[in-house]
Amino acid sequence: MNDSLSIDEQVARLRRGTQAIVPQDGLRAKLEKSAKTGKPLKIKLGLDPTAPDIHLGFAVVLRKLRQFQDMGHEVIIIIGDYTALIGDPSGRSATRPMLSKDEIARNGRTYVEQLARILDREKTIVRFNSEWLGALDFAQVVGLAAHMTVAQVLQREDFANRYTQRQPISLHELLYPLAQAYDSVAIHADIEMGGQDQTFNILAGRDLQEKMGQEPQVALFMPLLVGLDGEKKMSKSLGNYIGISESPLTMYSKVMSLGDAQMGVYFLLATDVPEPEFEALLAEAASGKTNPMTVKHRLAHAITALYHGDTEATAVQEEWKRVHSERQLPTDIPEIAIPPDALADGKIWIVRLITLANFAKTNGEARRLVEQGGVSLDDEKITDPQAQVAVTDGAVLKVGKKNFGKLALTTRP
RNA sequence: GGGCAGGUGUCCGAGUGGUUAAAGGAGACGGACUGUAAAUCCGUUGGCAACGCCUACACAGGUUCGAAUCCUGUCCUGCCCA
Repeated sequence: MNDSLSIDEQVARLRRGTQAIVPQDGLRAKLEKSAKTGKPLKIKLGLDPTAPDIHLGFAVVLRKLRQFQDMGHEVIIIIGDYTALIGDPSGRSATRPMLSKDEIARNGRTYVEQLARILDREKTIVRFNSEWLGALDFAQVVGLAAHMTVAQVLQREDFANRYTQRQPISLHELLYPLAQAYDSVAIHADIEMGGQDQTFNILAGRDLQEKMGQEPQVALFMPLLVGLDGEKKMSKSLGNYIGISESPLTMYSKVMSLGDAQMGVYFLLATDVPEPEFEALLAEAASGKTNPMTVKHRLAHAITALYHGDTEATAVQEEWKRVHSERQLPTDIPEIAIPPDALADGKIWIVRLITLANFAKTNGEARRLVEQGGVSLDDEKITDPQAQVAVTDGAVLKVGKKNFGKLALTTRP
């Protein structure tokens, strides 16, 4: 399909960062077949429309899909609206709550919007699996289920764990891998992408395709990107993620908050920086020749630039340095509107001010912040939770290290 | 259907009638430190204009001066038997 790259070059590029390809030489075989027949490959990615916020961990897979598209192949995104009725048990130690139809539809739309930030819209086909799964009658479901044994399904690590730990597993959850496998059959997938947590489901697709007389898909697994905590996988529910639609500064700051040890994987999986280049940087950092922070800045810049452009990335880099390295006030401080009726004699109770600014949810929390010395107004530390502070327009309230707010008196309610 | 074991704060997990807003841990947050972090140390971690009051241990009742702890019923989960 692609004239500019040889098969070898294509394979090399596609292999970057992959964790496993099953079977090992399958990718090359599929690429060769496509080159010979002139037919683009169908690359499948199944999505569970539960978390509409795409984060960097998920982007690892999407960026790989983009590479396929750039080589002329066709990406088929399957929104698992039907399988979402089950809730993917992957990596779960508990049954997932079922989603309503409305939620699924809404999440599905958000997904498509966000996917466009990474994928080539022209070469992306989006389908909902209710299309074929919803058309099956019970006898057909039973027929499909006959292709898989309980023992096979229970091999799955998460099921096995739950089973041995006497956690509940609902019967319908066992059908999830089967449903996902059938998706591959329905669209005649050549390659299915997924994270490591999808191993079982994707391999089940190979088996089922073969049993139903199709050429089995090649499974291409990307590693799960570790989250900001440096331990668990990046996920929305754990709150350790960087969303691809987050503001440039947030994105940049989050990357900077990574542990040094994580820089390597992030370079590999979340950027296009060539491997020899970032490896050299990391080696310099490790030897003490370069400050690791400098390398991290490079990383943060590369990631931010990917989603917000080069100029924007450079701008937030400078902003970040000003605030964190030089401890200066940020240039853009959100305003805190102070309604006139909150004031008495031009003063306001400090605790009220903090909750008004939304820096604390409850008075108790705000009190604590004050008592612990985390609060200052115009550089003057406030430690008395009873304090009534004078409000001047434009004064800067600082709570903790990260929260800044500029007071703004509102004249009209 | 029967028997047994359970359901505690954001999470894990002690507590089986009386200083129990509930040990301990994790997480989170604040401070110190620093290269932004991490690690470490110190502190905080239900609500309330707050040395007091209110609300909390699946849910609903009950016993008691007093219950997360005892009783009854309901819901939920696991294991075993059928």
